[in-house]
Amino acid sequence: MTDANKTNNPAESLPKNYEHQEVEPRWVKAWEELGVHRYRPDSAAAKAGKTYAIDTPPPYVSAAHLHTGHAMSYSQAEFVVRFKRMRGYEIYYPMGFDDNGLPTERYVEQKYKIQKGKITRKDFVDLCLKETREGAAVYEQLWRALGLSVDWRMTYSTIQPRAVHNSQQSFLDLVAKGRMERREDPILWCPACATSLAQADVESGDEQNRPMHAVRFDVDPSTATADSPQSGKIETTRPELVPACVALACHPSDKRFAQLKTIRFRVPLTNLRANEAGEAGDPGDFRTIPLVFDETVDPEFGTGLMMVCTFGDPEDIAKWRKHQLETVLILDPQGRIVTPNLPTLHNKRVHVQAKGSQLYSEARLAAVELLREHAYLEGIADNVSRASLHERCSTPVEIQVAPQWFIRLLDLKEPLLARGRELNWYPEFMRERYEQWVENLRWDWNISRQRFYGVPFPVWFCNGCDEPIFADLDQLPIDPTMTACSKACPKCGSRDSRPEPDVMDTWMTSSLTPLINSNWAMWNDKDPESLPIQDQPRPEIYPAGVRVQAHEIIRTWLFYTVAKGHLHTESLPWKDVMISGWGLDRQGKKMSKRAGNFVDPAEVIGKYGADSLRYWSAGATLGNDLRYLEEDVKGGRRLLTKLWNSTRFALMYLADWQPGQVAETPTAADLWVRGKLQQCVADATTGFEHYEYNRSLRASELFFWGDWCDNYLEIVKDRFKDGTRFGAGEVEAGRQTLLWGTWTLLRLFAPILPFITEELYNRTIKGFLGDKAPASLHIAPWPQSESGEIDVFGAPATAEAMTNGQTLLDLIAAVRAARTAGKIGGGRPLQVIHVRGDINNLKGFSAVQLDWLAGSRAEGFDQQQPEGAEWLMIGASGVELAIVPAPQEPAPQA
RNA sequence: AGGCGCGUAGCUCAGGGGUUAGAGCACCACGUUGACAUCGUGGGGGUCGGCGGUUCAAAUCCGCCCGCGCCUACCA
Repeated sequence: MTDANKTNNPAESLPKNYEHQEVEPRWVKAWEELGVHRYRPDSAAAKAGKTYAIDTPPPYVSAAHLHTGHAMSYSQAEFVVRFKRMRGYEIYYPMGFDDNGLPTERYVEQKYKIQKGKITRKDFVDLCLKETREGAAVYEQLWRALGLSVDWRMTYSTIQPRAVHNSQQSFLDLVAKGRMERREDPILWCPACATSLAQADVESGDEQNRPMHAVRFDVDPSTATADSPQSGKIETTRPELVPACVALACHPSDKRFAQLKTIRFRVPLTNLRANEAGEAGDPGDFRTIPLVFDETVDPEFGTGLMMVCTFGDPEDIAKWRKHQLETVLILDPQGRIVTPNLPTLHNKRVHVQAKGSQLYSEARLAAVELLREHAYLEGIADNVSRASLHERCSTPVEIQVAPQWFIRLLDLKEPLLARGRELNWYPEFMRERYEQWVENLRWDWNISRQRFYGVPFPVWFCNGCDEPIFADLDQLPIDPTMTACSKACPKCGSRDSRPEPDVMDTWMTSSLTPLINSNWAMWNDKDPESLPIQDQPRPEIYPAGVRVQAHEIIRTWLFYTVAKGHLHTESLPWKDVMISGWGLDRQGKKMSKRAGNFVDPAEVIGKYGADSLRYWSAGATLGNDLRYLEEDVKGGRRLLTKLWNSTRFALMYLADWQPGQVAETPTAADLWVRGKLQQCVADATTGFEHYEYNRSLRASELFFWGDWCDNYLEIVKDRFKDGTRFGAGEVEAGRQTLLWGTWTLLRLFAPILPFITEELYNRTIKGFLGDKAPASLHIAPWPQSESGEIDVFGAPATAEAMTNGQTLLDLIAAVRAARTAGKIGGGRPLQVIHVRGDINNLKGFSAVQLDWLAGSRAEGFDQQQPEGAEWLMIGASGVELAIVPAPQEPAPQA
């Protein structure tokens, strides 16, 4: 407390101003020391089966992109955690960091401007680890400053040995269950990252002009019939793939082609020979391809003929499979065209943009040039469509053929949809996104990545027969590139083997977070003996109580986690899922580092306090995005100030007082505000119970500002003045109302505003609670139990008390309006209030009289109707009033 | 193209069959009051995107349309 804050006010234990810069860091430290956020598996609550585990996203460690949107979603999750803790649950709230796989690699590549292949695996991994540690530290600092009530003894990171162990264990379990397959298949491939991908790693790009090229395919004369055309025309956006063409396709009922079942087409350019400088070879050198009939071809599109190549898109794969076409691969892993016979096309990259703004690859330019030169090109037309992009680097996705590990999922759509229906979604409508994703699955989950920073597969391959040789469980975690295989090939007995060089998809680990939590997060690295390591999921922690995450990763994190839960444990991984939205900028665009429209949460916390930032976060409705507006954060600070001042006010009249020395006789105002508060508690509780923190906060705010501060405090003031017309029992009732009302309000706001409420609790209420006072507000009991009882102010208010209260508010509002009309300030006492009309229309008038006069600063009222009085209606009662101010004290004259 | 969400005061958003549709910010006027000027009191401001339907009653439910956002699919 500074001298400037000292005051002669009776409430001297509270400084005049609230200083979040001083208070918040102090409580961060104190909570740690008090162990308020610690998980205690042996607590009474835990033993009673009331454990609440929460699974929040392990953020990527590329911490430089932290913005208020991140702070928002983690705050929203934590509101519920604090509520549940006060509700008496044993909270299991660990924090993880995702420092694994491609996202980290991309981050490191960009930061250090390096590429795969130009740095040793070890150096690269070391850089990743370094960034990982630094990133985690930045996150932890922010999360602590934000007041997240994480048990910081329980952290995991996805590259730590135990997470690697877990991922490899997951792999082996799926091998044992027959879910894991090794297949050489066409797969989604990112040529920039030079790795295969899963369907979930692909997103669709913006609409762009991707010109349509008309290309002529000549009919091979030896297959032509008398009435067949001499050529067919196809249209394609991928002319560079013409040399990889393996068939033309048409609809089976298309009359134009129905008679041409035996016809073959010459693939353009395939007769050219490099050693003759691109000159044409013998016509017999053309590669020829069949015409196939396929229902998926739209006869109305273009010429009704469609080119099938290996491979341009998933449609090609489908037709290639169905019609058992040959395979012609002309794309290498880096996305370069491999066509030695076409030197001007050979080695050209498919996805290097030509100069200028349009996406137009150098390979495409070269191919168009060749087709034009050899007169196959019959036109180019504008065409708008979207490309499928790798979501980590925005490079258009290609298709490669390579052996990969797949988790077979396509046959599980039904059970996975059933899991989605079993899960409680908050909000409910988000379930639809999950359903759609599962219904639209087209690929099994490819978990192989041709990268080097990730979880290794616990697998070697026999050099004799290529059979995979799996590590044993007790060898995990293991890196086969570092440890030689100790076993002979189970198929051929050979002892000669090579390691699997690929690493796992990062989601292979992230999808296990509920299992990591239940198994290994308790394992304290610094003191492995401190808590038991358990092999099996603990039922109180798995399935967890809730998963909290944003909507855009329903198809990835949520889907994969549900799938893993289904496969490993035949259960859901959690009971509930709460979906949060995005933090948007003022214009409504998603905040991101790339867009440069982000606000640094640390700055906001420094300026306005974590509570104010949390207040803003609580403004979102469930599942909806929220714009970041500094005005709203200021609104939070405004609430803090009001809370501080109103509590200070209450304390003023509670100093040196112990409740219960005098029997209380509550006035109409007491009864009314107590009833209002009970209703507010019920509303705030219902909100939190449905994860609707926003409803809860608004209910509390509405009561606090509108009923408590604006009305009750104004009415009760008078009781503590010298010469008050209220008796000792009424004064006692006022004090009781102030005490228990403040106590309740602090608890209602505690989950959203943990710092200021904790500070106020400790400086005020705690002293009144005696020996049983909780050490922290955040382990104090929530004012309404799960069975519905509200533990404040006894029995619910009567209907009469609430009706009387409304009359009281109407009367006071009318006086206030009269003051404004007469330009009479609220501080100036009134000599008398005249009332005219049938006073019986004011229900409970006699009961509220004293509170009314007290709240109006009036000496009394009468029913005279003097000339010239200005009458104002009281509510809708038909009764009117007029005010007469006390004489002005003459202003001191100079 | 399909699905989901949204469209309410100048701005940002609640509300989601039942009095006269709300809040915060902004705006106007008044007022410095023994908690609070980081404030209080009072006030102005809305055809609830459009059209049609159901109903005693529609911002709310249904249908169609328009605009925006997102998710998914896609014209080869």
